[in-house]
Amino acid sequence: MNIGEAARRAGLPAKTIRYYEDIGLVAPHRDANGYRRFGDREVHKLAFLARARSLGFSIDDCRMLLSLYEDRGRASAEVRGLAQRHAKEIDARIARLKEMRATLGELIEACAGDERPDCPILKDLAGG
Amino acid sequence: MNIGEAARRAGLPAKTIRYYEDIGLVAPHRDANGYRRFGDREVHKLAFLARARSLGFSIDDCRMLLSLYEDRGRASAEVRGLAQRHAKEIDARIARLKEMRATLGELIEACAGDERPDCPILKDLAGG
DNA sequence: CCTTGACCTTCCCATGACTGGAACCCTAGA
DNA sequence: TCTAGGGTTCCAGTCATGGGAAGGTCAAGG
Repeated sequence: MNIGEAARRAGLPAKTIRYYEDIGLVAPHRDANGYRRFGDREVHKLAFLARARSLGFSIDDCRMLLSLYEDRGRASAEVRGLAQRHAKEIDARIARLKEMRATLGELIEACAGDERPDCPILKDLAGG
Repeated sequence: MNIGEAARRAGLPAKTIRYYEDIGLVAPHRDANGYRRFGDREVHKLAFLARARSLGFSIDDCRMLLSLYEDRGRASAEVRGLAQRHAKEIDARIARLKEMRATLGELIEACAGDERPDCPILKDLAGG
């Protein structure tokens, strides 16, 4: 199948698939006319990537995951370790965002939000 | 004062300050030797930006916030609206990350993480 | 006077993971 | 034959910096 169909099946934009080929994540064959030709194997790989990306794994993580996936003898501990490191990062990002959110919430609460110019939000930004 | 001192006081890298000048957020004067000269006003503005950025506001939001800050007659409702939109975005990002984290948590839990190759994480990525 | 070291300047390139667009080629159907 | 809807490559842009080269400036010390 061509890239459009592969994109539909894998749930990825065609542009993204071309990019993945550029950086060596997939290597579809080419037809005589130069079109990329995708088989089920490639589409499966692309769907794998789409899923991993949707879980927030970086492209580098995805590369690792793919190679682990294709290594029939790997230890599940390696995969689990990778996932755990990633989970930790996500926890950190959530924590950071929650901090921001809490501060923002307080400021929003403190601000009347009417036509008057007095604004605790700007006061805070300006250094209290 | 020169850019280094301004950077120290505002809590921003000098590079970032130069960038902020490039995109028109600040406009320090120049000494005869070409060095940027910052007064307390500029440093105050930079600290304002640093604080707003640390709360996750985009550069465009910061531009808006600065202009609201410098408009003595603005309605606090405008600032509050901006902050609320931003808070909503953060909420969305947190929600998205929490979803990822939950799925990751389940997968990590399900994976033995030993020397055997059987791995629920890879199974999930491969489409269940 | 010279050197050293810490500043400062501009300029260009790189990041991550795409996305948009231009300019062009290929193919099937009316 | 024309058109529509694929496909191709290549270049540039996103966001908010960070890194580093090549060079100018300045104060202190020998």
